[in-house]
Amino acid sequence: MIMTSRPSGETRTLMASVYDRLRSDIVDGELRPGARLRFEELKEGYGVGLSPLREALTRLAAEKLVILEEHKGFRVAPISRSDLRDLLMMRQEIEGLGIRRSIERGDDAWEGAIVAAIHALGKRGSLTDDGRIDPEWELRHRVFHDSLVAACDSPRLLLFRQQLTDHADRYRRLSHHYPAAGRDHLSEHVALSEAVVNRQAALADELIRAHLARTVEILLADDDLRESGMDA
Amino acid sequence: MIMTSRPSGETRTLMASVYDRLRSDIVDGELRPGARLRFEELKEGYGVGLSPLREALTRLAAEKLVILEEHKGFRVAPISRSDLRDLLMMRQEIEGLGIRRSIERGDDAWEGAIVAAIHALGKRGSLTDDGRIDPEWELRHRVFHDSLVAACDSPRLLLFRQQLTDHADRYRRLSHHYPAAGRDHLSEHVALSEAVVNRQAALADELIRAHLARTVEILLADDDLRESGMDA
DNA sequence: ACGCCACAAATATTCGAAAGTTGATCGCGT
DNA sequence: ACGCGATCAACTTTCGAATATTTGTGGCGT
Repeated sequence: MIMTSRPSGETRTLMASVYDRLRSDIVDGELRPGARLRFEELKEGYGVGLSPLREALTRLAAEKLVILEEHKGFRVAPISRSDLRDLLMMRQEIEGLGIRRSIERGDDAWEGAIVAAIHALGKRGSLTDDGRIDPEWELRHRVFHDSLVAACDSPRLLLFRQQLTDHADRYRRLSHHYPAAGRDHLSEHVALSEAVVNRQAALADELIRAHLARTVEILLADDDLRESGMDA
Repeated sequence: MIMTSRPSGETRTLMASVYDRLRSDIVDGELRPGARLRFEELKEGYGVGLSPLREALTRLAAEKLVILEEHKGFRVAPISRSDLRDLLMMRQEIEGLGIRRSIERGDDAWEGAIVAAIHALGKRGSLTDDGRIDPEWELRHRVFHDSLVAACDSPRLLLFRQQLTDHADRYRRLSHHYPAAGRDHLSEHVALSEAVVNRQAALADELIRAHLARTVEILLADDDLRESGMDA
């Protein structure tokens, strides 16, 4: 007998699965920034009732991926240059902190996972033949960055980091520079992994900050994102 | 005509008000850590239907003040020594960052608000005659700490900070050392305010970290919080 | 033409009932 | 006595209808 996802007889709640789908659709840019989220349409589109939809949206509102205006409903969170700059700043702080703490605490297995992750990342180009981002590369990219902070031993830091990453991914995917923003600067990643594995905390901190800043610089260049609903 | 709270004809949603009440009851320790939150009791206690309750709890779950186990319902988030240490670490980082950024950006009005806040704080003792914490002192204490980071110019930082403060307040109020934890170390606050107003970033950072650590040390001393459901 | 009120349509919010899941208890077989 | 499965009670989750609020529209007076 095939157990698709969950090991035991556990069943997923409708709210959890519609939450995942909504989050993906927002982060992938399927649902545009600022778009109204009407319940009639959502019921239609996701095939569920009001209750799970409202709960999922409430949760997304707490993460600021959607905003709730009382009695006026939910809308996809707008984007703006100032928000992107704020996001970058917090990412630099949180990622930097996570890496520094991991360097302090990480054991051999942690180092090994980083080495494995950078190796896997190097084996795969970021773009497919038709110039789109390769999903497998994206997965490996995420696994690599996760591995850097995996030993930080702070549930709160990882939670905040996850939320910031969701927001950053959304900005990246909304950009028409997306392939360039997901650029295959393998050398950056290699340098970062080496600094971390060699426990050079100050260097690693500097490298991750620059790495995060580079992408945002591309996104902020000229009037990119303007047509995606960028505010200020 | 008297407009109690909202300026225009806006009405509050039931979900928003029950969210506020639940949050207060959890942070104040009225609802004990680990306690199950059954809908029948909540409906009874708060006088609302299922929908607003579920939404409010979903929102609180996103902030980790309650936890949701699928098909088993909501429970008040448990507390633990390791969680408290994690909370302290993140508070030190976020508060420190907020203060350093405010020192960089703050203008004269920001400085003035700090001076006013520390003055008001010094005018009032923290304890009432019967040895309980004075609510007015608590308000001034919060206003003072808010004033320190008010110029940081980062919505995300302030949001994270707010969530961390909620958690910290809960630990403090659950302790039977609560009056001591809310101790009236006016000198600490004065030194902090002076460092900030004098734009001594490194010193202010050091002082806020020590200030936050001191309370947690009191809470972690001996087996305080044990009877409030402390785990590890 | 413009503002303003009243009304109507669209939409969000809330309730109460129906459906589904868990976990506890009881009885059976070994 | 012990495990194992069936049955039941307690509870959560979900739906569809009812209620309340906002928003758009048309008519009236100035």
